Amino acid sequence: MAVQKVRETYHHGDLESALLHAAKKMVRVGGAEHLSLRAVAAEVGVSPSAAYHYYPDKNWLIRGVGLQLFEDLADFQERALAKIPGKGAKVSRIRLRALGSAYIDWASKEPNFFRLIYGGYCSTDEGEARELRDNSRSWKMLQSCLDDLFITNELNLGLRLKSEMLIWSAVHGATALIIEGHLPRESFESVFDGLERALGIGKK
Amino acid sequence: MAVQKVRETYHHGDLESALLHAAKKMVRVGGAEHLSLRAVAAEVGVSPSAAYHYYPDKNWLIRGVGLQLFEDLADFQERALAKIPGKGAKVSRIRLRALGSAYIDWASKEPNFFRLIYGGYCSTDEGEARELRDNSRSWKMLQSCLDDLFITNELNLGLRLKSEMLIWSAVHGATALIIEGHLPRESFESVFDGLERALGIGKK
DNA sequence: TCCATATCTGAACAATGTAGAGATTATTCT
DNA sequence: AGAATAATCTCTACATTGTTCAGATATGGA
Repeated sequence: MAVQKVRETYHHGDLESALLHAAKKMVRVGGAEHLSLRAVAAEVGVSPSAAYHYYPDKNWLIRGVGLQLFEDLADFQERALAKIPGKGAKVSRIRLRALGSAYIDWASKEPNFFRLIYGGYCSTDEGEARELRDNSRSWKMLQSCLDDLFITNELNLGLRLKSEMLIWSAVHGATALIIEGHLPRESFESVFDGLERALGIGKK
Repeated sequence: MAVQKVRETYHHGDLESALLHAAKKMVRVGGAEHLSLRAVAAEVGVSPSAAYHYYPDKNWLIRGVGLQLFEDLADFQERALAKIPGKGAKVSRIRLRALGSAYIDWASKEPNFFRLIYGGYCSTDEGEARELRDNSRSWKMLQSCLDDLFITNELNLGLRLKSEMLIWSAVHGATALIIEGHLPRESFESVFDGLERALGIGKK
């Protein structure tokens, strides 16, 4: 497949992150299921065995990519939020939708990334996924956005508690179904409209 | 891995469906990503090459399993609906929730099946997934259930149009997130409660 | 019965993940 | 500085995988 790259120094110097970077690039193009450890090593210009000094497994390498992708998604959402001016009461609804739009935009741009982090490749451990979510900036941004809506009385307490999971489920589900072609891309807006109605924060 | 099964007749007789059945069993246990064509052939008691008379590819075999799984899911939902007595006006809401519960119950019982049909393994073609959905009995059951709610005036026209996609997205998203461990199983009921509120069909 | 066709086997090939022994370089200690 | 030690990487090897193709074997129709 990939041609072995030549290297002047015997020691690579930053092999661990180079492998991660190359693996990420190849996942983006071909999907995690077609990732080849040997191809990654060749891309970096290193023998296949060298990878085993940093990743005990091919799966650990994939997991490493996945962890980085969670951060990428959060970065993307943060940048989307940053573009929204103002911080008043009515802005929270806009910010909420921006979070959702960023979610599906990120996933649509790189479907293989989305499939990797949410397709059961990462974190086969039981509580690890939960922990991953609780500590994720994406999750915290959603919570903080809903807190704002609650504080400004746009969201009542009963709904506030359930809202996180409903929003995340609907946004995630729509994204997954759209990416796999079961729903048209335009349907995302309909789904989000319905969501706002559920929370009673739709345009009056 | 699997030991080659002995066979008395040279011709298997029903190799195509035997391969499909064996592949399905192995996907259930180990997931589609670890399915081995050779192991499937050995399980059936046939040489690896024999499979290529019925499936041009390993992926076609997986696709075949996927198509059958869509039917299995629909069967499971149908059986869930059949258990609900009566057909009056207020039953539609119960039937709707039964459809959703059956969805996640089926997926929770066999996560690898769910990952197969919704993880991008089947139908890489563009419009094929859409067509698959439109013709699926699961989708028709959902539509018919919502039509009933609309006819009995429990669901207004504006919401009726968007409801399918919102419900499917939320149910599918919650299921996917629960299966991968990002949400606890109990959260499904919260999600569905929020959904009913969105559609205005919650318990008054 | 004999031939055409469908069905399956066997051997082979390239690619993969992974293990282990050894080579090469970097680092630390005296 | 020089030597011992540790870190890093290569080479070779092996079992397993998907896939191909020439040939063996059975089935059904003339």
